[in-house]
Amino acid sequence: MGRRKRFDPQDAKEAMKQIFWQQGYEGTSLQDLERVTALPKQSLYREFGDKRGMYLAALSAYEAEEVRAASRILRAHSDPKQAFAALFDAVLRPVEEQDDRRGCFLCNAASDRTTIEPAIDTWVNAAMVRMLATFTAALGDTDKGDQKARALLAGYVGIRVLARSGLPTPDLRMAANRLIESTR
Amino acid sequence: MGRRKRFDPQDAKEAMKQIFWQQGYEGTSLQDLERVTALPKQSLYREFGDKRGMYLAALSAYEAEEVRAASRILRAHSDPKQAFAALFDAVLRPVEEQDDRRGCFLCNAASDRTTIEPAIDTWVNAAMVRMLATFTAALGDTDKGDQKARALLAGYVGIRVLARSGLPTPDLRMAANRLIESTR
DNA sequence: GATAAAGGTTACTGATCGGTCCGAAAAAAG
DNA sequence: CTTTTTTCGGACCGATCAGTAACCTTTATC
Repeated sequence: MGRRKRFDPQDAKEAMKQIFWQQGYEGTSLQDLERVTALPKQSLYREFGDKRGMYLAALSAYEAEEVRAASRILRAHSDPKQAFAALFDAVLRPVEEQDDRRGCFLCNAASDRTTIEPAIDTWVNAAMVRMLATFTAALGDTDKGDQKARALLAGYVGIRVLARSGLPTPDLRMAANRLIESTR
Repeated sequence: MGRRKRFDPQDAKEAMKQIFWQQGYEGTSLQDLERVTALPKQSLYREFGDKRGMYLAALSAYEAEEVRAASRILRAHSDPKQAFAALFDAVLRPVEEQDDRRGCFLCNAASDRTTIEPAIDTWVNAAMVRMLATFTAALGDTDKGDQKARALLAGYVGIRVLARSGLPTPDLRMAANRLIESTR
């Protein structure tokens, strides 16, 4: 048996998530990834295969952490209006309080995907479908739940993109409030 | 006075718009731009300054054409519900009929912007604000028009991003229908 | 026809890109 | 202690990147 790894692949995934989220796939180089993970690219290549593998690892870390946290918020409320109010609040507070304009990594990836490869496109689409299922579940027996879930997902994605584009936070709040009202 | 241009800068802008819309800023190289415009990069540099100037030219062509066409659709109906129904229909038909999954170039640019430069960020944000004003005007005197305009903009942006990510068209239609209902 | 100005063509630049190769180092087994 | 296996570190690869320079060609004016 040979030499032990000196790094934790989870730590590498987390660091890669942060920079791919901020700068996108094409906007992030191997040099950037070396710097943020503090690892030589040879180690990254051995662990993740190629740059696309690194990107997919970053996306799956995002789903495991941020998306899962959002799901927990939705499930913590049985009333749909309160559930979505809590979700939008959790999403908007970092923008309002820390001017965190990164948006949603998944939403960014949805726009950022054409020239990468089909496996990534498929993955991102599947992740959006899972998010839709989460929104549908949160609406429960609500009248017209299927339509509302889709409109809420679109609104949610839109708010995240508009946050990233720099729209003022009062506008984002107004949009969120209206979407919350529409859960009825 | 010297030699006349052998090309129309508007044609160049249009060709650059198409490829930046499809592949994004970082995903498009000078070689790509030469190919689609059929011009040597020296001519592009002389006309547009640098790659960012080419990108801004492409974005402004998009606003002048696609965004302006959307505005005309909204203004062609005095009833807000009909106006937005027509807008969403115009946006969803190419997805349904030709599987056109490019989404909205402005929305893509909103996600694609962090590492380019502040002037582009500012421009994209201002374009979103102009779009918001168009949506607000289309709602006219509607009760809670300000909130509705913002929710409609978020929903619109979200639908465009979800279209690009590959969500099935029935889901997109359901979201649009729900957003149209919410204009009341 | 000469001149000045502008555009087109081609070559060139230094840097960076994603990815590979190879020897050195470290760890475990025998 | 030696051998085998695995990881680390640095060098290297061909290609591409955004951008510049210089020269040639074309055009209009005088």
